[in-house]
Amino acid sequence: MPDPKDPKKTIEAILTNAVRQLAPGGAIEALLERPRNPEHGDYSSSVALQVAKSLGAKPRELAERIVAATAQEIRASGACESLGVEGPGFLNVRLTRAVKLEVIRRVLAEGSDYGRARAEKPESVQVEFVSANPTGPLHVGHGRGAAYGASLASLLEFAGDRVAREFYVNDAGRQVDILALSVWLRYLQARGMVVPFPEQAYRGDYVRDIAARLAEAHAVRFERDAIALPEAAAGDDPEAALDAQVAYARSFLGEDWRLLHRFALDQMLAEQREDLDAFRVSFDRWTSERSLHEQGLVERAARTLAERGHAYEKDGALWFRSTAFGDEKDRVLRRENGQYTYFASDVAYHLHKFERGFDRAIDVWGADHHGYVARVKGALAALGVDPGRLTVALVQFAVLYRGGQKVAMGKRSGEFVTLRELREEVGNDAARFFYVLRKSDQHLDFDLDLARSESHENPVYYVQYAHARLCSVFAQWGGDAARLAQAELSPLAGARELALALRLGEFPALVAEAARELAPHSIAFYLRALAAELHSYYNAERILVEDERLRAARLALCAAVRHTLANGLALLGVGAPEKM
RNA sequence: GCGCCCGUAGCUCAGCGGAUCAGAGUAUUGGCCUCCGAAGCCAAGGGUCGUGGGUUCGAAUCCCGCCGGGCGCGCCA
Repeated sequence: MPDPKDPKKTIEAILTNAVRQLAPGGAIEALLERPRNPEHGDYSSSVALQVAKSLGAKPRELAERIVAATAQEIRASGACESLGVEGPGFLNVRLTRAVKLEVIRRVLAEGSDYGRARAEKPESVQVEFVSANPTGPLHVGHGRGAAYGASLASLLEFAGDRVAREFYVNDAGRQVDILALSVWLRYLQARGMVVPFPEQAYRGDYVRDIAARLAEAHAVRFERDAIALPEAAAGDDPEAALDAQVAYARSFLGEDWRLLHRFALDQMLAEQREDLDAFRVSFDRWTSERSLHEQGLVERAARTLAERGHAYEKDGALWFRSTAFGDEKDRVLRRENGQYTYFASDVAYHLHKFERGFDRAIDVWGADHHGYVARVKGALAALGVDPGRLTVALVQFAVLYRGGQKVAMGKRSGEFVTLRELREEVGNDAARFFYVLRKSDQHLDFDLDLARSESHENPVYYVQYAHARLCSVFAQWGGDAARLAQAELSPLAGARELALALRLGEFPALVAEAARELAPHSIAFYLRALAAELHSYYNAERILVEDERLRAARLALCAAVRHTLANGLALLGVGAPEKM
């Protein structure tokens, strides 16, 4: 059913209907698009050109027939001033002024809900994002996943879905052990003991910070005499040596190891959560990998795969036959030593997602994890869950530039730019906007100097400035904005005013499309276009004119623009300031 | 070597198989503040859409090859 409030959809429906009668069997839709050249109407459709071939008809003649077939219905809809055939067979639509302006009233009525879809049967969607290892501060790569995931979740919610935001905590593996070891060693060093610090351990300053807090909270509890940490000899595998050191610490500290481990993990998670809160990124749930093990979900998932005949034992390990589901090779679920792999808990986690009742799940992963998509989807299929219900959105890396130079990033070296540093350097608004200004599957060059600059070079200000400008006009006017909803709109006749109104009307459909495509970047592009038309209008015309009717009409238009800018910015987690 | 992503203006990037699809921002150049915010506006120059084929009436867009870049190919997480 076309939305009666949306003239574009109404006309699309009428045209589509006509095309289907003229060309039965074709599943073609008559879509309207905005021509760049305004002489070609408010909307244009190339449907006649697309369908002409299959009918063996000439595009122009077919277009004429479509116009003739729909003339009565189009007239009855009252939306069109004209519908004509131009060029090689384009259907060019010109809307009536009243229809274009009607959207202003709608925006004023709906306010902060303008653009929000009211789905009749909302889907429940889980969006899992960030899910960084709790072994270090969030860096700028996580920042992109955070900004993208948060905007995506907001967008889906706005588009009518029920959305659950989730962070998966990888707290079960070796990496957290290494963190705990690192913290302990720094703690001992801070207390004046001479202990070697392994090259492969976590070397960042944050480890010293956690060690200091450990000392504050537990004083000398973790001090020991006669520590004989096994040192790596030359030629040894450094990773194996690290494991030996973890094993030593674990047995040497006994019960205190668990306390230390817990402490380091909690500190790290708290820090990540603080960073995310400050970045206006929040989660409904933090799911612990460890808890999946403790609830027996990992063991159960592996067993279920085996029972369904999709897993087998080989070389003492349990393998998932993922090659039967399109993967390149089979994958180990349970190692020779009896430990489950990360992949096994991932299978359990994804199965659990759907058992919890979500219709769909969206995973936001770093692009370096693309190799995991096939095996996780394969496991879902093997477990009887339609893998189409899982969408993996891969987010490419962000590369930072400062002074035209690439900023080096290293993992355990501690040489990375943290999300916190980025926020402090460029601010939340610029960071959030920059991150979603690119398609997520596109590499992102993040120019720190540009994001930090408080000048016109910085794209975030362009949109915010439009909002602040309008706020300033309303402050000077000083009238009752609520009464603008009743304003007579007919004085609005300028080309820029009608273009703005048309642009406003696109917002709901844009939200729907951006949600369907998982593409918050198109919201950012829309906002830029809307802001551009507003700035152009503002420079060409005065809003607060003497003529009361004209002034009220222009203020109504401006109020509608302001609402739409604010709604779009909110989706991106960017502030809509009243002053700058 | 195999798999995935990418190659569009000097730079950063949008772009549904349609001619009305060669675009935006930025940078460069020239204009616009006795008037609601110049973080703004108006205008100009700037591209063989990596490359070679194919499909099509029509390709930046779809298919194949090649060149160039990124990422991944563990009983790590």
